[in-house]
Amino acid sequence: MPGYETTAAAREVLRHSTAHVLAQAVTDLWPGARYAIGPPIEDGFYYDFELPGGARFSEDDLGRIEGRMREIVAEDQPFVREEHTIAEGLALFADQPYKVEIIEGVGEAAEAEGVGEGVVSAYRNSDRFVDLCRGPHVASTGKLGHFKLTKVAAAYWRGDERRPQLQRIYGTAWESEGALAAYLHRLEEAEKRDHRRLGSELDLFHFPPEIGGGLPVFHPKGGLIRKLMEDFSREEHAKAGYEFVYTPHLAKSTLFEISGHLGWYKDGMYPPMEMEGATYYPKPMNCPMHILIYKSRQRSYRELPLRLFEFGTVYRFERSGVLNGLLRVRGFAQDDSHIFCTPDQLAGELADLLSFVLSILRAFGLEDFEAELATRPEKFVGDPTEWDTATAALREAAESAGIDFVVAEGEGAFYAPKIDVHVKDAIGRRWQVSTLQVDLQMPQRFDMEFVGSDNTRHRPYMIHRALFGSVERFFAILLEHYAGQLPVWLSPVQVSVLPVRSDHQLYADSVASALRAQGLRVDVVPADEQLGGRIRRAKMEKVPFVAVVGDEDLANSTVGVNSVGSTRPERGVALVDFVSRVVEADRSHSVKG
RNA sequence: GCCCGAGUAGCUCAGCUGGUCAGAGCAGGCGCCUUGUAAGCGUCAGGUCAUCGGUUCGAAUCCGAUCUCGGGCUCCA
Repeated sequence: MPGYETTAAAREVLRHSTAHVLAQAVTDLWPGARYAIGPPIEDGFYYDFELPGGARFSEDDLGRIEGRMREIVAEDQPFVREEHTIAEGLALFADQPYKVEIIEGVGEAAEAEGVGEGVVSAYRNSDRFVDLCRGPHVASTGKLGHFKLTKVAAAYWRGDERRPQLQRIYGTAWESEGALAAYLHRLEEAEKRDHRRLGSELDLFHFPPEIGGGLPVFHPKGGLIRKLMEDFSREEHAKAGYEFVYTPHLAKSTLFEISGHLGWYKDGMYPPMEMEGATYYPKPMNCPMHILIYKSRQRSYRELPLRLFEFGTVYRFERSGVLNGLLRVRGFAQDDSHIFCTPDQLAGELADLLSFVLSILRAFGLEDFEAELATRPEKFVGDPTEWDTATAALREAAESAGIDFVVAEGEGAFYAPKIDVHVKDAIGRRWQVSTLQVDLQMPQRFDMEFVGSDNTRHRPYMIHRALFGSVERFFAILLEHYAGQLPVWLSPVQVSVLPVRSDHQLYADSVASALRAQGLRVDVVPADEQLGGRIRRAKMEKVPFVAVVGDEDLANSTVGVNSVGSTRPERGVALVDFVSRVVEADRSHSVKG
């Protein structure tokens, strides 16, 4: 049955089976080791262990373990299924407390469902090794073999910090050597487009230790890219009827008491500062301040919807271990907007908003979206009918935007249902970017109101949304998506003009002037080093257009063009044509030259 | 925060079974070369080997602590 092995289900089976082999190898090498769970995951599997005497794995152990695994594979041990009553299962795994806990859980579930005392299954490979498991498995260990252990880590039992910390080993497993090699190659490719690596290679940003973890500085080129992103965003927001506001980075504790952040978000906030008898906090969100702008005077229904926009820098305390380049930082700018509207404007506003969000993401070259509609969780505050109204409006927006969306039942924040927009990047990874929330709490907490056409006071609805999410994070996602080769409109240097010899310098300058006159960003690199070297440097700096000018070009008003995405350089391109070509690539947000 | 791993020149790394081990390439400065599509040649300068403490006659190398970074757990933009 050719091809069968490559289905997702088949891979899960072989990964899960490989995890069993890992557990057997570890229990062979560390007699008395306890094994907890070992599920298949995307691209591989892991298994959690507790080693005797609190021993820990180190990366050097992986080779030994892998060696023992290969012996087990060579022995071609069968996976034999056994079924046991709960009592038998507890006896069989009496010295495996984690298995005991799982079996007890199965027993309780069976009881709760009234299906008797319950049955557990186990798979036996040999007299020495049997593992509690639902199955299924491959027929025998000999069917496995295309695997590699990748890393060791600590993980808490059942993901709970208060429970014992276990030793986890990650691995990857595939149906063939070719598939394994392809996967390892993919990992290398992903590493090459790591935004942290590109950030230093392209001189875009860094994280000075003197400033502190998770607090980046943007260099001139990174700053230029960021400015281009922000300028574009501002223009589009202006067209879409947003108004720009600015708010400070600090506020008294009073504000966050009213907003409720000190109640439910304190762990995510920087510690307070005392000044003149008052307590100040760096803001973790911009919404309370935007609300104060709304509340600065009485509002009429005639001025709604009111759309306030700000690149607002917020500070959130993140535990040191979770920081991750620009993807996870402690201080970042949200492209934050709060829309205040009347109840009957809500649905229309959400629909417009979502299509606006998608149009901006598309302008950045992201095409593959998936939305997640997160609905009311079990623990929630507010009026259930308002929840229903808001959720229905979000659903309508998702439907009218015509994008794929899944409903994440009960996944909403406790104060708001939301739509999260995920994008898929060039190598298929999914990133959460935009979020749209209908806030059911803040308007009440701040006692917001507007005067309606009936001349009485009403409570406005409030939509909270971030489009990039965070500018820093979006910047990183773009860098990884494009592997550093940004579209022409976002490239810090769009054209590098290279005179072949010094006596072409004047002509090169005039080419640069012609381009700059169109608002393009151009460098001229003098002929102090050989042409090949300068071309190489421009290519490594990911400049989309390299224009070489020499004797022939000087004579004919042409340039030699070496552009990104084309396989061979062109000669004798008329300067006017070249200029309009670059202008077009810039205007159309094209990646290619 | 917890577990694992790593910190040697601006960058990438070698040296790391303790004794010419402070090195290479790139980048940078200076000089030469005047170049037609991804590295021209020469030369110079650069490091308290993350920090602090310990073991030793002797530490980049072994041990401990701290800091920073990376991979996980948890959480999220």
